[in-house]
Amino acid sequence: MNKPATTRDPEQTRLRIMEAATDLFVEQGFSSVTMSQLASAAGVTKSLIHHHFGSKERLWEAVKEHAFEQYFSAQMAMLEEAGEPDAGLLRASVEAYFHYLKANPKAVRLFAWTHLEGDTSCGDMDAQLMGAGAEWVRQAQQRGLLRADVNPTHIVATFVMTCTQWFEAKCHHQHWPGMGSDEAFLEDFLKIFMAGVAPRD
Amino acid sequence: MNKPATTRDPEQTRLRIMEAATDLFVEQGFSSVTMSQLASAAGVTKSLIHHHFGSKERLWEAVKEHAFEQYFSAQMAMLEEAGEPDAGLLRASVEAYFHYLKANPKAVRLFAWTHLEGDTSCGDMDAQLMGAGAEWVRQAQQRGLLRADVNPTHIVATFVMTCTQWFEAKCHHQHWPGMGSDEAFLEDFLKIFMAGVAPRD
DNA sequence: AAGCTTATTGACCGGTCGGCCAGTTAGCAT
DNA sequence: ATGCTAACTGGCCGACCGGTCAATAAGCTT
Repeated sequence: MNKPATTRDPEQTRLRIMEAATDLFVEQGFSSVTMSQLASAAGVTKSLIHHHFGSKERLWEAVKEHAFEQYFSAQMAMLEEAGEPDAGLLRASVEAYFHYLKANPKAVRLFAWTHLEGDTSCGDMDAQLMGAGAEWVRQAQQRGLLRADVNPTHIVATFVMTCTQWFEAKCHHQHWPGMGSDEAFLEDFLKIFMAGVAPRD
Repeated sequence: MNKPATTRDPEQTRLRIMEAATDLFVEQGFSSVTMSQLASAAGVTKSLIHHHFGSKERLWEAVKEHAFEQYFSAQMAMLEEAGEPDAGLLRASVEAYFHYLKANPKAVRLFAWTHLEGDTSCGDMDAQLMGAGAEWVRQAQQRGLLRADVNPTHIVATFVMTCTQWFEAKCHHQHWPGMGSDEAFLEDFLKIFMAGVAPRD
Protein backbone atom coordinates (compact mmCIF):
# COMPACT_ATOMS: atom_id res chain seq x y z
CA MET A 1 0.00 0.00 0.00
CA ASN A 2 2.70 2.45 1.00
CA LYS A 3 4.79 3.88 -1.81
CA PRO A 4 8.07 2.11 -2.50
CA ALA A 5 11.20 4.09 -1.87
CA THR A 6 11.73 4.77 -5.56
CA THR A 7 14.30 7.22 -6.77
CA ARG A 8 11.71 8.87 -9.02
CA ASP A 9 8.43 10.32 -7.83
CA PRO A 10 6.91 12.77 -10.30
CA GLU A 11 4.10 13.85 -7.99
CA GLN A 12 6.50 14.56 -5.20
CA THR A 13 8.71 16.46 -7.64
CA ARG A 14 5.77 18.56 -8.86
CA LEU A 15 4.95 19.31 -5.25
CA ARG A 16 8.49 20.35 -4.39
CA ILE A 17 8.57 22.66 -7.39
CA MET A 18 5.20 24.15 -6.45
CA GLU A 19 6.30 24.74 -2.87
CA ALA A 20 9.56 26.39 -3.83
CA ALA A 21 7.79 28.46 -6.48
CA THR A 22 5.12 29.56 -4.02
CA ASP A 23 7.72 30.79 -1.57
CA LEU A 24 9.70 32.67 -4.21
CA PHE A 25 6.75 34.18 -6.07
CA VAL A 26 5.05 35.23 -2.84
CA GLU A 27 8.22 36.92 -1.71
CA GLN A 28 9.39 38.58 -4.91
CA GLY A 29 6.48 38.55 -7.34
CA PHE A 30 6.43 36.91 -10.73
CA SER A 31 8.83 38.84 -12.90
CA SER A 32 11.81 39.16 -10.61
CA VAL A 33 12.01 35.43 -9.96
CA THR A 34 14.16 33.52 -12.44
CA MET A 35 13.91 29.94 -13.61
CA SER A 36 17.40 29.28 -12.25
CA GLN A 37 16.30 30.51 -8.83
CA LEU A 38 13.23 28.31 -8.96
CA ALA A 39 15.26 25.31 -10.06
CA SER A 40 17.89 25.58 -7.37
CA ALA A 41 15.30 26.31 -4.67
CA ALA A 42 13.38 23.21 -5.67
CA GLY A 43 16.53 21.14 -6.08
CA VAL A 44 15.80 20.24 -9.69
CA THR A 45 16.94 21.42 -13.10
CA LYS A 46 15.28 24.15 -15.13
CA SER A 47 14.41 21.60 -17.77
CA LEU A 48 12.46 19.55 -15.30
CA ILE A 49 10.33 22.52 -14.38
CA HIS A 50 9.58 23.02 -18.05
CA HIS A 51 8.80 19.34 -18.34
CA HIS A 52 6.22 19.50 -15.56
CA PHE A 53 4.76 22.96 -16.02
CA GLY A 54 5.55 24.04 -19.56
CA SER A 55 6.60 27.60 -18.83
CA LYS A 56 7.27 30.09 -16.07
CA GLU A 57 3.85 31.67 -16.65
CA ARG A 58 2.05 28.37 -16.30
CA LEU A 59 3.92 27.57 -13.11
CA TRP A 60 2.83 30.93 -11.71
CA GLU A 61 -0.76 30.17 -12.68
CA ALA A 62 -0.56 26.76 -11.06
CA VAL A 63 0.75 28.36 -7.86
CA LYS A 64 -2.05 30.91 -7.82
CA GLU A 65 -4.73 28.37 -8.63
CA HIS A 66 -3.60 26.10 -5.84
CA ALA A 67 -3.51 28.95 -3.33
CA PHE A 68 -6.96 30.15 -4.35
CA GLU A 69 -8.40 26.69 -3.95
CA GLN A 70 -6.93 26.45 -0.47
CA TYR A 71 -8.32 29.84 0.45
CA PHE A 72 -11.70 29.12 -1.08
CA SER A 73 -12.23 25.83 0.69
CA ALA A 74 -11.03 27.25 4.01
CA GLN A 75 -13.42 30.18 3.75
CA MET A 76 -16.31 28.02 2.63
CA ALA A 77 -15.73 25.74 5.59
CA MET A 78 -15.73 28.76 7.90
CA LEU A 79 -18.94 30.05 6.38
CA GLU A 80 -20.69 26.72 6.69
CA GLU A 81 -19.73 26.18 10.30
CA ALA A 82 -20.89 29.73 11.11
CA GLY A 83 -24.47 28.49 11.19
CA GLU A 84 -27.51 30.68 11.69
CA PRO A 85 -27.19 34.48 11.46
CA ASP A 86 -26.63 36.18 14.75
CA ALA A 87 -24.90 39.40 15.76
CA GLY A 88 -22.36 37.55 17.89
CA LEU A 89 -21.53 35.30 14.99
CA LEU A 90 -20.69 38.27 12.80
CA ARG A 91 -18.10 39.24 15.37
CA ALA A 92 -16.80 35.67 15.39
CA SER A 93 -16.61 35.70 11.59
CA VAL A 94 -14.53 38.84 11.53
CA GLU A 95 -12.22 37.38 14.14
CA ALA A 96 -11.97 34.11 12.24
CA TYR A 97 -11.18 35.91 8.98
CA PHE A 98 -8.59 38.13 10.65
CA HIS A 99 -6.85 35.18 12.25
CA TYR A 100 -6.97 33.19 9.05
CA LEU A 101 -5.07 35.95 7.28
CA LYS A 102 -2.67 36.24 10.17
CA ALA A 103 -1.96 32.52 9.96
CA ASN A 104 -1.59 32.59 6.19
CA PRO A 105 0.70 35.48 5.28
CA LYS A 106 1.63 33.81 1.99
CA ALA A 107 -1.98 33.93 0.86
CA VAL A 108 -2.16 37.60 1.77
CA ARG A 109 0.87 38.49 -0.31
CA LEU A 110 -0.34 36.36 -3.19
CA PHE A 111 -3.61 38.27 -3.22
CA ALA A 112 -1.71 41.52 -3.25
CA TRP A 113 0.34 40.45 -6.27
CA THR A 114 -2.75 39.35 -8.15
CA HIS A 115 -4.51 42.62 -7.33
CA LEU A 116 -1.66 44.52 -8.94
CA GLU A 117 -1.57 42.20 -11.91
CA GLY A 118 -5.27 42.76 -12.42
CA ASP A 119 -5.71 39.01 -12.32
CA THR A 120 -9.38 38.06 -12.18
CA SER A 121 -8.98 34.31 -12.47
CA CYS A 122 -10.27 33.77 -8.96
CA GLY A 123 -13.30 35.94 -9.65
CA ASP A 124 -15.82 33.11 -9.70
CA MET A 125 -14.73 31.59 -6.42
CA ASP A 126 -14.58 34.97 -4.78
CA ALA A 127 -17.98 36.00 -6.07
CA GLN A 128 -19.38 32.78 -4.65
CA LEU A 129 -17.87 33.45 -1.23
CA MET A 130 -19.00 37.04 -1.20
CA GLY A 131 -22.48 36.05 -2.33
CA ALA A 132 -22.77 33.59 0.54
CA GLY A 133 -21.44 36.11 3.05
CA ALA A 134 -23.79 38.82 1.86
CA GLU A 135 -26.74 36.44 1.98
CA TRP A 136 -25.85 35.61 5.57
CA VAL A 137 -25.83 39.31 6.44
CA ARG A 138 -29.11 39.87 4.61
CA GLN A 139 -30.81 37.26 6.77
CA ALA A 140 -29.42 38.88 9.90
CA GLN A 141 -30.78 42.21 8.68
CA GLN A 142 -34.24 40.74 8.13
CA ARG A 143 -34.25 39.39 11.66
CA GLY A 144 -33.39 42.82 12.97
CA LEU A 145 -29.97 41.77 14.19
CA LEU A 146 -28.13 44.23 11.95
CA ARG A 147 -29.04 47.63 10.58
CA ALA A 148 -30.90 47.21 7.28
CA ASP A 149 -30.09 50.55 5.66
CA VAL A 150 -26.73 49.44 4.25
CA ASN A 151 -25.92 47.13 1.37
CA PRO A 152 -25.08 43.69 2.87
CA THR A 153 -22.25 43.24 0.39
CA HIS A 154 -20.74 46.50 1.62
CA ILE A 155 -20.85 45.25 5.19
CA VAL A 156 -18.89 42.15 4.30
CA ALA A 157 -16.56 44.12 2.03
CA THR A 158 -15.78 46.59 4.79
CA PHE A 159 -14.43 44.06 7.22
CA VAL A 160 -12.78 41.91 4.55
CA MET A 161 -10.92 44.89 3.12
CA THR A 162 -9.86 46.22 6.49
CA CYS A 163 -8.46 42.87 7.57
CA THR A 164 -6.76 42.37 4.21
CA GLN A 165 -5.15 45.78 4.20
CA TRP A 166 -4.02 45.39 7.78
CA PHE A 167 -1.82 42.49 6.75
CA GLU A 168 -0.97 43.58 3.22
CA ALA A 169 0.37 46.94 4.35
CA LYS A 170 1.82 45.75 7.63
CA CYS A 171 5.33 46.85 6.70
CA HIS A 172 3.92 50.27 6.04
CA HIS A 173 1.88 51.06 9.10
CA GLN A 174 3.57 48.95 11.74
CA HIS A 175 5.83 51.89 12.55
CA TRP A 176 3.07 54.46 12.74
CA PRO A 177 3.06 56.17 16.13
CA GLY A 178 0.47 54.78 18.51
CA MET A 179 -0.34 51.73 16.40
CA GLY A 180 -1.11 48.70 18.53
CA SER A 181 -0.60 44.97 18.08
CA ASP A 182 -2.66 42.78 15.79
CA GLU A 183 -5.00 41.89 18.61
CA ALA A 184 -5.30 45.45 19.90
CA PHE A 185 -6.22 46.70 16.45
CA LEU A 186 -8.70 43.91 15.88
CA GLU A 187 -10.37 44.68 19.17
CA ASP A 188 -10.72 48.38 18.34
CA PHE A 189 -11.86 47.67 14.81
CA LEU A 190 -14.50 45.30 16.15
CA LYS A 191 -15.73 47.95 18.58
CA ILE A 192 -16.18 50.38 15.70
CA PHE A 193 -17.53 47.85 13.24
CA MET A 194 -19.99 46.11 15.54
CA ALA A 195 -21.35 49.41 16.84
CA GLY A 196 -21.55 50.62 13.25
CA VAL A 197 -23.64 47.72 11.98
CA ALA A 198 -25.87 47.46 15.05
CA PRO A 199 -29.57 48.14 14.43
CA ARG A 200 -30.48 51.84 14.53
CA ASP A 201 -32.46 53.01 17.56
CA MET B 1 12.31 85.78 -18.45
CA ASN B 2 10.59 83.02 -20.37
CA LYS B 3 12.77 80.11 -21.36
CA PRO B 4 14.23 80.29 -24.88
CA ALA B 5 13.12 77.61 -27.33
CA THR B 6 16.37 75.71 -27.03
CA THR B 7 16.78 72.26 -28.48
CA ARG B 8 18.19 71.05 -25.17
CA ASP B 9 16.42 71.30 -21.85
CA PRO B 10 17.81 68.93 -19.23
CA GLU B 11 15.12 69.71 -16.65
CA GLN B 12 12.38 69.06 -19.15
CA THR B 13 14.12 65.86 -20.17
CA ARG B 14 14.37 64.71 -16.57
CA LEU B 15 10.69 65.44 -16.20
CA ARG B 16 9.73 63.50 -19.30
CA ILE B 17 11.74 60.51 -18.12
CA MET B 18 10.16 60.71 -14.68
CA GLU B 19 6.67 60.87 -16.13
CA ALA B 20 7.18 57.96 -18.48
CA ALA B 21 8.83 55.96 -15.70
CA THR B 22 6.01 56.71 -13.29
CA ASP B 23 3.44 55.42 -15.75
CA LEU B 24 5.37 52.25 -16.53
CA PHE B 25 6.40 51.43 -12.96
CA VAL B 26 2.92 52.11 -11.64
CA GLU B 27 1.46 49.82 -14.26
CA GLN B 28 3.95 46.95 -14.21
CA GLY B 29 6.05 47.28 -11.09
CA PHE B 30 9.79 47.70 -10.97
CA SER B 31 11.30 44.48 -12.19
CA SER B 32 9.23 43.80 -15.29
CA VAL B 33 9.93 47.23 -16.77
CA THR B 34 13.04 47.37 -18.93
CA MET B 35 15.36 50.27 -19.66
CA SER B 36 14.51 50.01 -23.35
CA GLN B 37 10.82 50.36 -22.54
CA LEU B 38 11.52 53.37 -20.38
CA ALA B 39 13.71 54.95 -23.02
CA SER B 40 11.25 54.58 -25.87
CA ALA B 41 8.32 55.67 -23.69
CA ALA B 42 10.22 58.81 -22.73
CA GLY B 43 11.47 59.38 -26.26
CA VAL B 44 15.14 59.33 -25.23
CA THR B 45 17.99 56.85 -25.31
CA LYS B 46 18.86 54.42 -22.54
CA SER B 47 22.16 56.16 -22.06
CA LEU B 48 20.44 59.43 -21.34
CA ILE B 49 18.43 57.86 -18.57
CA HIS B 50 21.65 56.58 -17.05
CA HIS B 51 23.16 60.01 -17.45
CA HIS B 52 20.35 61.67 -15.51
CA PHE B 53 19.49 59.00 -12.96
CA GLY B 54 22.48 56.69 -12.71
CA SER B 55 20.63 53.39 -12.68
CA LYS B 56 17.22 51.79 -12.98
CA GLU B 57 17.01 51.45 -9.19
CA ARG B 58 17.73 55.12 -8.63
CA LEU B 59 15.13 56.12 -11.20
CA TRP B 60 12.60 53.98 -9.35
CA GLU B 61 13.56 55.64 -6.08
CA ALA B 62 13.23 59.07 -7.65
CA VAL B 63 9.77 58.17 -8.93
CA LYS B 64 8.68 56.94 -5.51
CA GLU B 65 10.16 59.88 -3.68
CA HIS B 66 8.41 62.35 -5.95
CA ALA B 67 5.08 60.56 -5.58
CA PHE B 68 5.41 60.44 -1.81
CA GLU B 69 6.16 64.13 -1.61
CA GLN B 70 3.09 64.90 -3.70
CA TYR B 71 0.97 62.69 -1.48
CA PHE B 72 2.44 64.05 1.70
CA SER B 73 1.92 67.70 0.85
CA ALA B 74 -1.61 67.04 -0.42
CA GLN B 75 -2.53 65.24 2.79
CA MET B 76 -0.91 67.85 5.00
CA ALA B 77 -2.85 70.56 3.20
CA MET B 78 -6.06 68.62 3.73
CA LEU B 79 -5.29 68.15 7.43
CA GLU B 80 -4.52 71.80 7.93
CA GLU B 81 -7.63 73.06 6.24
CA ALA B 82 -9.71 70.62 8.28
CA GLY B 83 -9.54 73.00 11.20
CA GLU B 84 -10.95 72.31 14.65
CA PRO B 85 -12.05 68.78 15.59
CA ASP B 86 -15.71 68.14 14.98
CA ALA B 87 -17.70 65.00 14.20
CA GLY B 88 -18.87 66.39 10.87
CA LEU B 89 -15.31 67.16 9.93
CA LEU B 90 -14.27 63.55 10.46
CA ARG B 91 -16.86 62.58 7.89
CA ALA B 92 -15.54 65.25 5.54
CA SER B 93 -11.99 63.99 6.07
CA VAL B 94 -12.92 60.45 5.14
CA GLU B 95 -14.70 61.72 2.04
CA ALA B 96 -11.75 63.90 1.12
CA TYR B 97 -9.31 61.02 1.54
CA PHE B 98 -11.49 58.68 -0.48
CA HIS B 99 -11.84 61.15 -3.30
CA TYR B 100 -8.15 61.94 -3.24
CA LEU B 101 -7.36 58.27 -3.81
CA LYS B 102 -10.02 58.06 -6.50
CA ALA B 103 -8.45 61.02 -8.28
CA ASN B 104 -4.92 59.63 -7.92
CA PRO B 105 -4.99 56.00 -8.98
CA LYS B 106 -1.28 56.08 -9.76
CA ALA B 107 -0.47 56.94 -6.16
CA VAL B 108 -2.63 54.05 -5.00
CA ARG B 109 -0.83 51.52 -7.18
CA LEU B 110 2.54 52.94 -6.19
CA PHE B 111 1.71 52.42 -2.54
CA ALA B 112 0.70 48.86 -3.28
CA TRP B 113 4.03 48.14 -5.00
CA THR B 114 5.98 49.62 -2.13
CA HIS B 115 3.96 47.62 0.39
CA LEU B 116 4.96 44.43 -1.41
CA GLU B 117 8.56 45.53 -1.66
CA GLY B 118 8.61 46.19 2.04
CA ASP B 119 9.82 49.69 1.26
CA THR B 120 9.79 51.88 4.34
CA SER B 121 11.41 54.94 2.85
CA CYS B 122 8.24 56.98 3.24
CA GLY B 123 7.95 55.94 6.87
CA ASP B 124 8.84 59.31 8.34
CA MET B 125 6.38 61.29 6.27
CA ASP B 126 3.66 58.76 6.89
CA ALA B 127 4.29 58.66 10.60
CA GLN B 128 4.03 62.45 10.66
CA LEU B 129 0.69 62.40 8.84
CA MET B 130 -0.68 59.65 11.02
CA GLY B 131 0.52 61.40 14.15
CA ALA B 132 -1.30 64.57 13.13
CA GLY B 133 -4.45 62.66 12.23
CA ALA B 134 -4.45 60.74 15.50
CA GLU B 135 -3.90 63.92 17.47
CA TRP B 136 -6.88 65.47 15.75
CA VAL B 137 -9.02 62.47 16.73
CA ARG B 138 -7.71 62.56 20.30
CA GLN B 139 -8.88 66.14 20.69
CA ALA B 140 -12.30 65.22 19.33
CA GLN B 141 -12.44 62.39 21.86
CA GLN B 142 -11.59 64.75 24.73
CA ARG B 143 -14.41 67.05 23.68
CA GLY B 144 -16.81 64.12 23.71
CA LEU B 145 -17.36 64.22 19.97
CA LEU B 146 -16.03 60.69 19.41
CA ARG B 147 -16.03 57.60 21.59
CA ALA B 148 -12.94 57.60 23.79
CA ASP B 149 -12.57 53.85 24.37
CA VAL B 150 -10.64 53.19 21.16
CA ASN B 151 -7.08 54.03 20.18
CA PRO B 152 -7.20 57.23 18.06
CA THR B 153 -4.56 55.83 15.71
CA HIS B 154 -6.78 52.81 15.11
CA ILE B 155 -9.68 55.07 14.16
CA VAL B 156 -7.62 56.81 11.53
CA ALA B 157 -6.07 53.53 10.38
CA THR B 158 -9.48 51.94 9.93
CA PHE B 159 -10.74 54.47 7.45
CA VAL B 160 -7.40 54.92 5.72
CA MET B 161 -7.01 51.20 5.17
CA THR B 162 -10.57 50.70 4.00
CA CYS B 163 -10.29 53.50 1.45
CA THR B 164 -6.88 52.26 0.31
CA GLN B 165 -7.98 48.69 -0.12
CA TRP B 166 -11.13 49.75 -1.95
CA PHE B 167 -9.00 51.19 -4.71
CA GLU B 168 -6.03 48.82 -4.52
CA ALA B 169 -8.19 45.75 -4.92
CA LYS B 170 -10.74 47.30 -7.25
CA CYS B 171 -10.05 44.79 -10.01
CA HIS B 172 -10.72 42.08 -7.51
CA HIS B 173 -14.00 43.07 -5.92
CA GLN B 174 -15.60 45.15 -8.62
CA HIS B 175 -17.26 42.01 -9.96
CA TRP B 176 -18.52 40.79 -6.61
CA PRO B 177 -22.28 40.37 -6.70
CA GLY B 178 -24.18 43.26 -5.14
CA MET B 179 -21.17 45.57 -4.96
CA GLY B 180 -22.11 49.17 -5.58
CA SER B 181 -20.35 52.12 -7.13
CA ASP B 182 -17.56 54.07 -5.47
CA GLU B 183 -20.02 56.58 -4.08
CA ALA B 184 -22.51 53.95 -2.93
CA PHE B 185 -19.79 52.09 -1.06
CA LEU B 186 -18.41 55.26 0.48
CA GLU B 187 -21.86 56.21 1.70
CA ASP B 188 -22.44 52.82 3.32
CA PHE B 189 -18.95 52.74 4.81
CA LEU B 190 -19.52 56.19 6.30
CA LYS B 191 -22.80 55.06 7.82
CA ILE B 192 -21.02 52.18 9.53
CA PHE B 193 -17.89 54.12 10.44
CA MET B 194 -19.57 57.26 11.77
CA ALA B 195 -22.04 55.23 13.84
CA GLY B 196 -19.12 53.11 15.05
CA VAL B 197 -17.04 56.02 16.32
CA ALA B 198 -19.94 58.02 17.77
CA PRO B 199 -19.83 58.55 21.54
CA ARG B 200 -21.30 55.67 23.53
CA ASP B 201 -24.65 56.27 25.16
C1' DA C 1 35.79 83.07 -32.00
C1' DA C 2 37.52 79.95 -28.67
C1' DG C 3 37.01 76.91 -25.08
C1' DC C 4 34.58 74.55 -21.48
C1' DT C 5 30.79 71.97 -19.72
C1' DT C 6 27.39 68.75 -20.24
C1' DA C 7 23.27 66.96 -22.58
C1' DT C 8 22.77 63.49 -25.89
C1' DT C 9 23.78 59.68 -29.04
C1' DG C 10 24.75 54.99 -30.92
C1' DA C 11 27.60 51.20 -30.82
C1' DC C 12 28.86 47.83 -27.89
C1' DC C 13 29.65 44.69 -23.66
C1' DG C 14 29.43 40.63 -20.55
C1' DG C 15 25.95 38.32 -18.34
C1' DT C 16 21.69 36.18 -17.79
C1' DC C 17 17.18 35.45 -19.25
C1' DG C 18 13.42 31.73 -20.55
C1' DG C 19 13.30 27.95 -23.22
C1' DC C 20 14.73 23.96 -26.24
C1' DC C 21 16.67 19.52 -27.44
C1' DA C 22 19.20 15.35 -27.72
C1' DG C 23 20.41 11.94 -24.77
C1' DT C 24 20.16 9.09 -20.42
C1' DT C 25 17.83 6.41 -17.10
C1' DA C 26 14.20 4.59 -14.00
C1' DG C 27 9.87 2.20 -13.66
C1' DC C 28 6.53 -0.70 -15.66
C1' DA C 29 3.95 -3.74 -18.80
C1' DT C 30 4.48 -7.84 -21.37
C1' DA D 1 14.70 -10.01 -20.93
C1' DT D 2 12.77 -6.51 -23.80
C1' DG D 3 10.66 -2.42 -25.13
C1' DC D 4 8.05 1.57 -24.12
C1' DT D 5 6.95 5.63 -21.69
C1' DA D 6 8.06 9.36 -19.15
C1' DA D 7 11.04 11.47 -15.59
C1' DC D 8 15.20 13.75 -15.64
C1' DT D 9 19.86 15.85 -17.12
C1' DG D 10 23.38 18.92 -19.21
C1' DG D 11 24.49 21.72 -22.69
C1' DC D 12 23.21 25.02 -25.58
C1' DC D 13 20.61 28.95 -27.95
C1' DG D 14 19.13 33.54 -29.52
C1' DA D 15 17.27 37.40 -27.31
C1' DC D 16 17.56 40.77 -24.33
C1' DC D 17 18.98 42.55 -19.91
C1' DG D 18 21.25 46.79 -17.41
C1' DG D 19 25.08 49.33 -18.10
C1' DT D 20 29.49 51.53 -20.28
C1' DC D 21 32.07 54.44 -23.26
C1' DA D 22 33.93 57.24 -26.75
C1' DA D 23 32.24 60.60 -29.85
C1' DT D 24 29.21 64.46 -30.99
C1' DA D 25 27.01 68.72 -30.39
C1' DA D 26 24.50 72.41 -28.02
C1' DG D 27 24.70 76.23 -24.91
C1' DC D 28 27.36 79.22 -21.92
C1' DT D 29 31.28 82.06 -20.54
C1' DT D 30 34.86 84.98 -21.81
